[in-house]
Amino acid sequence: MIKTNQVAEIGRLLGEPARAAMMITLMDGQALTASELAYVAQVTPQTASSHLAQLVRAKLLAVVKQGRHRYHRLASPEIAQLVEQMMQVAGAQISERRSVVPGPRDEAMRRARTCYDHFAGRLGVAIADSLIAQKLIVFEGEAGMISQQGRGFLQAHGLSEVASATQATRPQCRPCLDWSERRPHIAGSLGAVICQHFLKKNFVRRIKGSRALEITPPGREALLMMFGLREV
Amino acid sequence: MIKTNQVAEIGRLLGEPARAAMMITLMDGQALTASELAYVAQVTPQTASSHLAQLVRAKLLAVVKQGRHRYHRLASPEIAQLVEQMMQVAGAQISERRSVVPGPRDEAMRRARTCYDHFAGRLGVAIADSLIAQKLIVFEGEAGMISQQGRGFLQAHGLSEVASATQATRPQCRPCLDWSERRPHIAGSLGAVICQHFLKKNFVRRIKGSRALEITPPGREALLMMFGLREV
DNA sequence: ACCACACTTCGATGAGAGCCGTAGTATGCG
DNA sequence: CGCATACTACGGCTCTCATCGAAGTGTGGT
Repeated sequence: MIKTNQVAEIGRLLGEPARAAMMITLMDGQALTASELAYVAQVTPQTASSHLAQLVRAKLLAVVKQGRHRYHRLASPEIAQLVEQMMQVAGAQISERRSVVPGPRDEAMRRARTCYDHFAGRLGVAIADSLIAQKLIVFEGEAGMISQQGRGFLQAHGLSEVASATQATRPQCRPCLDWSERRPHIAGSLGAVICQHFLKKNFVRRIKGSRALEITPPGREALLMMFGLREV
Repeated sequence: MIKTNQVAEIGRLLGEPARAAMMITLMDGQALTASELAYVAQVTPQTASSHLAQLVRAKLLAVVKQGRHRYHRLASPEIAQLVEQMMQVAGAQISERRSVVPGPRDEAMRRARTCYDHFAGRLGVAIADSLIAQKLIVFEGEAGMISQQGRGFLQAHGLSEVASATQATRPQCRPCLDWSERRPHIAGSLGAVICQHFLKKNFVRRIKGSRALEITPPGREALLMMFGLREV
């Protein structure tokens, strides 16, 4: 099987601290420039450029050129899921040798963060639970589908585009195991649309230099209205 | 975040062709000796020993000593899922540059194989579909549960142990995206029990030197009886 | 007791790759 | 046009790590 070498190549690319740092930083779904990624990886721009070239060549990253900037982002949700899975495994290893003491920054991450293009943390899990409890989505085993009531709900909140737009290309929702909560939350096109909507409406705000999210006062109200969530 | 280095370490371990070959070989859930793994990785026993020590130290592999043999197996379903995800991504990369021409051996793999401790390939997907169509399992979003009818079904086929045994430790069934079919099949304790049962009853047989499975004549009958499957 | 086998440890070697300094290309700005 | 910025290309340095031979440990068989 030729597969072996391909797998090893993926592993090799993710097996370098600088590259791993870049990939993890990009897990929030944003596109960053080479300089920014050099900074987070703590290497010079030259070194970063070399790493990024490798990651792009292997199609782990996609790049768009804009003027004199080159914005890099994860190439696909599958890549994000792979990195998430690695964090999952890596987390399991360390939690065994020392009990985790979550700092204040970790606390923000645990409460709410982005996972590529959707919500994760307690926020993501709570929204997923609510969607299921309200029977707005139903799982037919392979992948979740939006129910009849779900369509009405989305339309009522100005999110109707999800029902038609990306229907064919991606499962509308798919469970994505949460790194901190160890429970699935909702990814797929539905998760992406909810996330985009909340960011656009300023219901949540990115915390600078982190994947963590801050929930704004209007955001709290929206969460209560839409999903009946009082505390996250 | 300390996570970065942990992730890179996992990547580094999987980023070596010999180690990747070992991990992929162990994806069928079997436990193999150091010599056997040295053979599949095409390295000397000394080199294999070094690799295996690293994988065990990182808890990617578990080892049991039996006489003068040391049997190695994947340490957890999470590890298997990680490797599966890597194969998924690796497969996507190659299928873009050249259209895959499945050989006869690949065909057997696509039809039926083990994925750690459960079935994958068309067989795995078909069983999953049948379980859902018969409403023997229901997804409550986070993880699948065996329904009332499901319990009856399992008991009728001498598989009652799953209902009680591993209930707490693992989700009873969880969707596991199939590498060849690109559709979820059923993992979790339910998937494991079905797989064990079919192997024990000789409904399926391992094809030597491969993860692929051969379905025996009594196996075909059982598939028809239990899941209404004529063709796989 | 002896030998065969499975596996590990140690040490030396060599290839590969990360790293950065220097230099070069492309874009934007005044 | 000149200058600053963002990024890339090249070359050499360094260091990690995979590899295997030789030797050692533990187990099983005769």
